[in-house]
Amino acid sequence: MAKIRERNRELIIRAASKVFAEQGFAAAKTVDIGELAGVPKANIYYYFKTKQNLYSSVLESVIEPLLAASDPFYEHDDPRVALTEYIRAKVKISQQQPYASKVFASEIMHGAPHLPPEIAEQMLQQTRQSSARIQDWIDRGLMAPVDPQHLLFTIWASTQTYADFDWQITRVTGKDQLEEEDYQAAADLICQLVLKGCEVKSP
Amino acid sequence: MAKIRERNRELIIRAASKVFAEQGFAAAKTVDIGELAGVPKANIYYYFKTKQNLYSSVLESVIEPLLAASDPFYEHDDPRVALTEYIRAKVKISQQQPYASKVFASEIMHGAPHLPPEIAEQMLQQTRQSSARIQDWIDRGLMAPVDPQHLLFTIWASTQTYADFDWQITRVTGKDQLEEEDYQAAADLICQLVLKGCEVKSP
DNA sequence: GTCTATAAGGTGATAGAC
DNA sequence: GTCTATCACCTTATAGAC
Repeated sequence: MAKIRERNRELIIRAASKVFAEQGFAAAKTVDIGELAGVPKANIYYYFKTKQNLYSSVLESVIEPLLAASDPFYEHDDPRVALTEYIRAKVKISQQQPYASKVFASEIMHGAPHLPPEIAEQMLQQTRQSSARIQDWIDRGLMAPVDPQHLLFTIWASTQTYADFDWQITRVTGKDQLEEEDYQAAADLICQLVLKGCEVKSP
Repeated sequence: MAKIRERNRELIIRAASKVFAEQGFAAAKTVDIGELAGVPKANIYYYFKTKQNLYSSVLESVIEPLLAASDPFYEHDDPRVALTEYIRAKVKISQQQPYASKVFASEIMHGAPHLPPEIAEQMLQQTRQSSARIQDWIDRGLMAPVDPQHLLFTIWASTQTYADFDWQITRVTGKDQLEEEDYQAAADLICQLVLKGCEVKSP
């Protein structure tokens, strides 16, 4: 039954996200993933054939939301609104998909050896379009002249850090885990730095 | 002879930094570290006893510069100068110690399982002091009221990203590797966002 | 101090019964 | 589709000659 197949794949991917995020690809043991998912190890190989395939599936599960986060750049002509929405979307991903975010970060940090080239290309294209959009706002005098690429790097880093380095952040804030208001405060500060820092105006 | 011992330890740690940074702890093979360092695998175990010990040594090699980067907070009373110097120091670490930076980032990302507790405590204390310093500037009307901790998170993230996610950054910028001017541009933009974004004034 | 050969242990992957 | 038993391989770590 196809239903069972889909459900089990989903269960395994969810468990794998957590284990890969916490241990890294090489240190992650398929037996642990199986235990967390509630299935014997052999079933993982039945569904995904190899550990690599499972890892790729986890990776792909975060790609779609990651790409969708850029939508605000094209939905809003007002840079103030677009940048605010973009930053909020990025923070939301860190909040809602912390494991997949970590897996993605780890993949990039090690040179993206398992990222399908077409996905890397797709993300690169999107970055070019986002940069061009920012440059357009600058040309129209709606923002101070900044390097669009470096601005994007800063936004990526400061929004993703709430997923990737949550250990550090929870230690400093003294909380067991981050709450809604923390993510809110994070997004607000990043928005403030970007909007004021780039002197963003409404058209 | 003690000289030989020191020299070999140094050679091995340097090689290990690179391999651990590129592969992660579990995926790194001691035989690869040995090859890169120009010594047979057995010598690594002779000098460091275990792979874990070697990893800890690499980790410790980056702690000192990391802690020293906060000095500007106490050397300058002017927040404009202090923050600028701090950001420059952080970017410089990404530039000059990219491998160690990655190893440290990876360690934090996985919950710092190998970071000695006293070092974690030391970094936490330093963060508290830096936060207090920022709060003091705010209280004296030299900066807009922002959450000092979140400001630090953003600075950490956006400066470290030039080491940790260099693959992504070189791809987007289209360069083989980042050059002096790129790090300069990065530091300048981050300074601009922080100084303007927080409305930092000189006393 | 250096290096080769080998031991010991663990993990990905599969065969085959149910 | 599920699961147990097992194989095959790889890597850490060490023993012992030089």
